[in-house]
Amino acid sequence: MARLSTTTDVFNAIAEPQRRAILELLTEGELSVNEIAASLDLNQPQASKHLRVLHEVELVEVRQEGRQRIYQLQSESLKPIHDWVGQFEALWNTRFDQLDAYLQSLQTGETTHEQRKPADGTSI
Amino acid sequence: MARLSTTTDVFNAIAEPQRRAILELLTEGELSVNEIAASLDLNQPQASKHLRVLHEVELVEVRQEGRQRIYQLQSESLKPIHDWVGQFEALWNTRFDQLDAYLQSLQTGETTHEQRKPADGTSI
DNA sequence: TTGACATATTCCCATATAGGAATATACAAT
DNA sequence: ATTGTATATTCCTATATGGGAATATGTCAA
Repeated sequence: MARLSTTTDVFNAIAEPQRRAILELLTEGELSVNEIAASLDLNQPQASKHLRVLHEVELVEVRQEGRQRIYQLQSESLKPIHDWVGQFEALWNTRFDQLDAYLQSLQTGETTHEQRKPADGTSI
Repeated sequence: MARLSTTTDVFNAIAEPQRRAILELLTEGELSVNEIAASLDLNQPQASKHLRVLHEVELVEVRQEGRQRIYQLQSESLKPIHDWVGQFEALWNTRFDQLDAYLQSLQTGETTHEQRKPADGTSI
């Protein structure tokens, strides 16, 4: 069984770094294929192929302007990524709070032997 | 040229939905392989293989407890995803603000012909 | 020690791809 | 109509994989 197609969903589309770079570039504004290629030091077919993927998952929109095709970021399509990773955000804060409290107790000299550093699992 | 390995980075590791599901499950607490497999209706080797990938990119930690291997989420490793997608967040707010203003002007009847709905690029 | 339990790993397979090279297609200028 | 510009697409290739099936490896209990 093959990996899911790059056009399955946004997660698969952005796994490839060149495509992430294209999206970052497009935050500054819409661009033509050759402009994207030049900016990222890609060959034209490379750029075109990546843009096709991005377009299929609706991460970019494209319109024809004469001979040029102008690509535009569709940033809302990245929200599923943000939403998905958001569920882990609370965990980061929790850990940070615990560490913060621990560091403060160190400074105030209130540390007792019963208080320990946040526990780490043993890595194998 | 093949796609980047699933263990290249976190982006590639989470492209696979089963692996995302595993991470979500582990937000509730550490689990053994069989517990993960049962919870997600996976075969044991399936679970084990996915966990191996997650471990290699440091999204999970594992420790041996007798015959069991207990896997634990390492949520900080997801920060690069959060950080990466964060650069697009400002764009969402901007668009939302514009839409909000537009909707309000509709309600107050202040819309003039010079004011238009947020422009959409033409999709091909 | 042996058998049971837990899990990692190997072998196999069909599939999809990123880039290279080449080509096809579409639009613009002369 | 011809030539130039812009870009999509095709052909090719070596590679990696997710799941299935089977097996190897490690720990525990009787």
